[in-house]
Amino acid sequence: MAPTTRQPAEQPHPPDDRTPPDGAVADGAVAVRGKGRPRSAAADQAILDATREALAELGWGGLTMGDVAQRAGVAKTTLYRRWPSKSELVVDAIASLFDQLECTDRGSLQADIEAVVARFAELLTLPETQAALLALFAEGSRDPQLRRRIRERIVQPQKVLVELGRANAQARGEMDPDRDPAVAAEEVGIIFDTIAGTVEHRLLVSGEPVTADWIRRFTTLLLGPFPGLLR
Amino acid sequence: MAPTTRQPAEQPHPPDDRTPPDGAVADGAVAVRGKGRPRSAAADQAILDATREALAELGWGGLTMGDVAQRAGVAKTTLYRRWPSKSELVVDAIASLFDQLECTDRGSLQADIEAVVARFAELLTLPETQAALLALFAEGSRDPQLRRRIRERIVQPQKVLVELGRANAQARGEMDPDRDPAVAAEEVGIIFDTIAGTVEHRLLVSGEPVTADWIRRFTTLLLGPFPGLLR
DNA sequence: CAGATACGCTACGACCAGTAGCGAAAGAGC
DNA sequence: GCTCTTTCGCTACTGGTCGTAGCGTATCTG
Repeated sequence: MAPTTRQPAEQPHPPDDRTPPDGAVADGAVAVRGKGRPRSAAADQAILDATREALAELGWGGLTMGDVAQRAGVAKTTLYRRWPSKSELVVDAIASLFDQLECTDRGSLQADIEAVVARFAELLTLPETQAALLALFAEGSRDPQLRRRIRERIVQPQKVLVELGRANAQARGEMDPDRDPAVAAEEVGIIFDTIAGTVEHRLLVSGEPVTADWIRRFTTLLLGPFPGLLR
Repeated sequence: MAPTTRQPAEQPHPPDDRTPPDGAVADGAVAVRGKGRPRSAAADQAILDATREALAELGWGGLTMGDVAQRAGVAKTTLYRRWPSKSELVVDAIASLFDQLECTDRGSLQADIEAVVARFAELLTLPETQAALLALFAEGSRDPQLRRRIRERIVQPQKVLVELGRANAQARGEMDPDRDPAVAAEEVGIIFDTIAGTVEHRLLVSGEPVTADWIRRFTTLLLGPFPGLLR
């Protein structure tokens, strides 16, 4: 806090507050209107791709900024003009993968959850996510700014999926329609942590595979009494 | 693999294959019978304590071997004579905390689970575990030896707790006694990943607290139909 | 006492994150 | 076309870390 009073006044595209990785020209997004030479959007893409590639090959610990720059055909200083640190670069590189997640309405809550779990597990078996995800979470535990970025770009989009699934189920009449919204929101939180945490733990900590059969049993556990478990 | 054929023949206490951190003299453990000057058990303890302390203060990224050595009043080289790397040292430092977990029989499966979840959550709010656990899991994803050590010293003891809880419940007649042991083992695996993963995710990723109320709701979700969730 | 081993110390090699300063390139606005 | 602004690539550098080597000394066993 208490920013030193310096107001550099010479940061056209602020070094940390990143411009969106492009693709925004036709989006109606405000596109910042810089005056000088614009940043190369191609470089952005090349850097993110190179990051994922290096991550998959070398893991979090093996990835170096110099290596990424070389793979992307770009100077190392260019990386630091766009991302404030290695961690934040990796967040962005990984986040795009999680954008592919979606919650399609398959007619029942159980089917919806099974589909999203399967897709999520698939993402977590990619070598790049496997190498990066836990390292990012760990890094974020000591860096509030990084934590915020992780939440925004990786965690929140997943949570929205659970919320969406819940809304679909409610629309289908699978759930009590008179539920107190506050309570419902809390439940979404519990279920989100349960789904994401369990799949991550099984794949990344226990190191056991997530098969269709496992998904079915886990989802059943989530939605009702585990057959034969009690009584 | 394919170890270079060198057979140093001068490793009395092998540098990686650690001697148990002591406390074993009266345990009937075989106590290795070295011939020269024995390792200082006090140093072992001092190092592990210093590691936890540094972890709590500086986090995983901030912890350095030099600093730990200084806190422990020991030369840095001594650390490396006992642990092959920073990661493995931290595993041992953290593992001792998880030894405190236990599954006391409180008369019902729900009560047992609630107790163990509460205790687990308590451990995960310690700054030292908070700083180390995810970092270790991340590190382990690229290092099989470390992964093995983590499983042995941290994950497996937790899993045993779930198994124990299940046995207690079965003894109390809360569960089907004729259950196929193979299926039962798989179920223990699912439930273990669910409990550990969910609590970790909530505390370390979502960053939300684990209250008594949350524990009750989560356990209820685990054991039966979430009240009012479906239908 | 002799042999074996652990210990502390100092120094070192290799590597990496992140920064500094420059000249050159590439757009924007006129 | 010209100027102004900003980015880009390059090279070099700082500061810090892991992990190792070599030595003399301390401590234990037989």
